[in-house]
Amino acid sequence: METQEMTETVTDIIKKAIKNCQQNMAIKAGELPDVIIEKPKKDEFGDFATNVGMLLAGREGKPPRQIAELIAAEIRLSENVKKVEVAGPGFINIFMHDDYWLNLLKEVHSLKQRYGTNNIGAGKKVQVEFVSANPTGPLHIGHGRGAAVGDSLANILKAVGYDVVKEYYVNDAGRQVYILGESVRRRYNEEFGGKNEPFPEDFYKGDYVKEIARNYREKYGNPTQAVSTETFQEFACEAMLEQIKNDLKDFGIEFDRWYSENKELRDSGLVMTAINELKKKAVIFDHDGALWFRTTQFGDDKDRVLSKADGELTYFTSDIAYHKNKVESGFSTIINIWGADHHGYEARVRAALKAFGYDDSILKIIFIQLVSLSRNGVPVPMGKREGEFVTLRQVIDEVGTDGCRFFFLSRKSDAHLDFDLELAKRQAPENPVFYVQYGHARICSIIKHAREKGVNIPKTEDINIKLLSLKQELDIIKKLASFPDIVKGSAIAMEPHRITFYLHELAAMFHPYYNKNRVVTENSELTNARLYLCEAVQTVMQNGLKLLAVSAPEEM
RNA sequence: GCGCCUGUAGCUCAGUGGAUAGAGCAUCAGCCUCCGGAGCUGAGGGCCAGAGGUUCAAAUCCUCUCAGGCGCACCA
Repeated sequence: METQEMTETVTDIIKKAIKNCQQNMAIKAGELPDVIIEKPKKDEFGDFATNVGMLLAGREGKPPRQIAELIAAEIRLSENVKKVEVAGPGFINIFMHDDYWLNLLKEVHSLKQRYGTNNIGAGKKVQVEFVSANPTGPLHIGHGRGAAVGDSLANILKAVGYDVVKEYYVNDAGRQVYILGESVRRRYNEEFGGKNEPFPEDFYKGDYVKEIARNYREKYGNPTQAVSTETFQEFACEAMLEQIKNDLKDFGIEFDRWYSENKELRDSGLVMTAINELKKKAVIFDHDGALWFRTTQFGDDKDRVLSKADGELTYFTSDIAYHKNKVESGFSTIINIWGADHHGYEARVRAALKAFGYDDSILKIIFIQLVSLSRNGVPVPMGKREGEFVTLRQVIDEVGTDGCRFFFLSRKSDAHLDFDLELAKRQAPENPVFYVQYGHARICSIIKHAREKGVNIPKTEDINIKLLSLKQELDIIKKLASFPDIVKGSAIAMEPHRITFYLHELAAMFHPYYNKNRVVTENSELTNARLYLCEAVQTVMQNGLKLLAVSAPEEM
């Protein structure tokens, strides 16, 4: 059982009307145009509007309004339709009966947690890979945004019927982790060995490096022999990964799989297999002592090195094997969530997939633009070179998980995000997180109040639903009815922020309604009907917040 | 220089080719005997960066220009 999106219902009505017109010979037979339904901004333009009249005008050789009239006449005969008007240049404006809307309210109650879900995914496997920060330092605020988007997108895709795997790719091989190990080794020797080796510019300078050195000392005491870089590397990598996992856990995120570059790609031989396969395809050549992949043959703007002159493999080489492996794992779609600073990487990864003969449209890449922090409108400086970047941990500790996640999801991914720390933690209506959560808490409070007055939460069959006759009430019901479409659209466009905006809008309808109308009154029939509405709003708020993985508190 | 992203109200941003471009904040003016005032009501505020084009219809699609951000490694 799943929700029927209301636009689907209306689309069917319109299609049927056009077909009837064709049978009457009122309009010519032929392909139906793509029926586009929109929700007009103004009430006077109806609950739904369609432009098919204008689309058909061209091939009919008649004025759009005339075509629209013919179709409108058919729509008028449909069930649930109260009124149909032709307006403007040729829009057909459709008004639904109040009963139609009131019945949709029952659906919220009968489906509860499942309201808003559907099965367009049909159980197809999708992988969402996100965060994937190198285990060479703590997660920073930018990773947090990627984490929030990835996790929420996974929730949304699950809600529309996909089988979703959340994956974190761990770059635990190569030069970066070597430098981490070497950085720790030198700090260790500085502090405990009395040896001061030079500390190069590109080494990791953050305090966390010294902390890892100290932790090593605490765990293993003072070894008699000098500790190797490799040992420190392994220790540091593990420690960082532990910390990253912890940060993410406190941010409410659990991955299904942690995929190690070192163990699962390199040691297992998958990387060599991939290189050999490319060799067979004759897209590889030697130049200046290095091994190159002719990615330009597949749309990249320059060729790329796979194996450096010193014999080391590049990061890209692992990535080729990694993405090959993803495609071969049977996913219908693979989604990568990358920082916007990696966009230059897209062409070469796509080139790799094409070289193996795969259709690269299976890969979707979402780029997350940078986050800038401010405090009461004043920018917080973030120099990440100096190792003084703002960590995700700091922001979670200050603002809280809910505030962080809601803010990260309040913009589309490819727009810069201005994150105001003071605003995000303010317990006031200008903070959208609180505005929405408060709406939910308020409903809980009303229901509690009703119970205390001895009112039981009514069942569907006991409700005189027609008592919900205020315009505000009908508008709220219409808003609730649009939720399944919002979820669907958000999944298709892979845009979690649509849910965020929806929830804010819903709260912005409920608060004024509450303010103007009493729910619990002496009129028990009306009380029941309004409680029924409140509960539906509560359900949709819970479902929506759950998609964002933001809590729906009962009291605040 | 080349590529990607972004230019919408004072600020932060929504806006799947449609009708008079929206919201929050900020500003100004109002609202508490009553379910949570952590809320509500109202007002002002715009040449959708600019110029061409496609279309019956463009903030939205195409081209160019300007401004900002980010990339352009035998780094990750």
